[in-house]
Amino acid sequence: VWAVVVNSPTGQQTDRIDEIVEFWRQENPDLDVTTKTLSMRLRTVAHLQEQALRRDLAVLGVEMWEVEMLLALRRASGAQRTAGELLREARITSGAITNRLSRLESHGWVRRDVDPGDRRQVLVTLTPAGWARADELIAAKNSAEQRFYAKMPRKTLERLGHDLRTLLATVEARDPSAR
Amino acid sequence: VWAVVVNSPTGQQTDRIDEIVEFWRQENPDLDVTTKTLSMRLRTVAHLQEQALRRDLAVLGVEMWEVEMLLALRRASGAQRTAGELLREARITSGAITNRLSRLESHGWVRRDVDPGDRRQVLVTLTPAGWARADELIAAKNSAEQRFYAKMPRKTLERLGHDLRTLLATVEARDPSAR
DNA sequence: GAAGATTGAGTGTTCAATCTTT
DNA sequence: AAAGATTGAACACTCAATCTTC
Repeated sequence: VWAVVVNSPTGQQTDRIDEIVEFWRQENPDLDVTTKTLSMRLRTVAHLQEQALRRDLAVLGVEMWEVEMLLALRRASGAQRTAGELLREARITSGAITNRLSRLESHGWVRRDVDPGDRRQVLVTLTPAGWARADELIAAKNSAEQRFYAKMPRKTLERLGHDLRTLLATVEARDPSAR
Repeated sequence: VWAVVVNSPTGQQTDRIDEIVEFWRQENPDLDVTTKTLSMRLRTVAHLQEQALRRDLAVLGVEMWEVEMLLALRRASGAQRTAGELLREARITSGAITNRLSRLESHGWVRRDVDPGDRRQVLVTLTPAGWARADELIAAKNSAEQRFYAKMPRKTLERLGHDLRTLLATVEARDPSAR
């Protein structure tokens, strides 16, 4: 009974995820507890971050996909990129990028032009209104992120960022298509 | 020019995310680089993990939502939970849970019964076929997770899990609705 | 009235087929 | 033939309205 309360080596109390992993370990003693725990935690925390940002950005009447697109364009030189570049960075399909661009265009935030150099490609350009919208969104997103990570020790945030960078590099080295 | 190649305090090379954050820092010198970097890395790594698991599980003709549901039921005593419990654990809306259960039921993996104790509730029970399916899926998911984290130093995985647990606890303490 | 589940409308995604350009 | 973008069908989600039961 007591062991259930503090079985973490770090002295922290067990949480919901520890309990779930413990269930599967009892079913299968060979289970890699470290990997399973990390996998669940990563998914949960990412989900919570996504929800928190979405909630904070909702007051501006904006969806996450719109933020992703306008900021990707805002970073481009001349605020212009091809549709293909945008879909690869956002890791979505070509059908999805067509839909996103149509919606952004109908709001007047981007313009679509055929690339004169290669007429198969579409050049997407941020309009002045889209540029202003992007500046509004990056500011709101920055403060939403601040709120999400507030109260966390600085040191922990830095260590997390560092370890996730290592993980990212390792995964991308194994599977170049993940780039 | 040279500073772009190695500006990480850890001695690692800069990557795509470092470059993006550096762009925004130049636009706004007050930017909290630690937070922004972590936010982007967390989202990216979680996305890659999701894609990797989905790809590995696709050979069984299964979607992630199905794995999530069957494993949640498999853990329950008597392989039975109410629809409400399932939607809270999966963090989805009530409409979504109804649809998921209908699809699982049509495949013969779960059964739906009115709770005799409270006729507003629906009791969801894993069928024998659903139980077998769940056992197949947990095994496949475990090896997919192993593959995703292979090549990573054990020590780093443990530290990541520990730090993410701290983050999760902090977030949930601030916003109990995130539980 | 409140809680739990269902329904339907609206949104946004993937996938496969198609069209244009290279 | 291959590459880039578009189209439409299928899928799965959220949100708001509704129904039943407490």
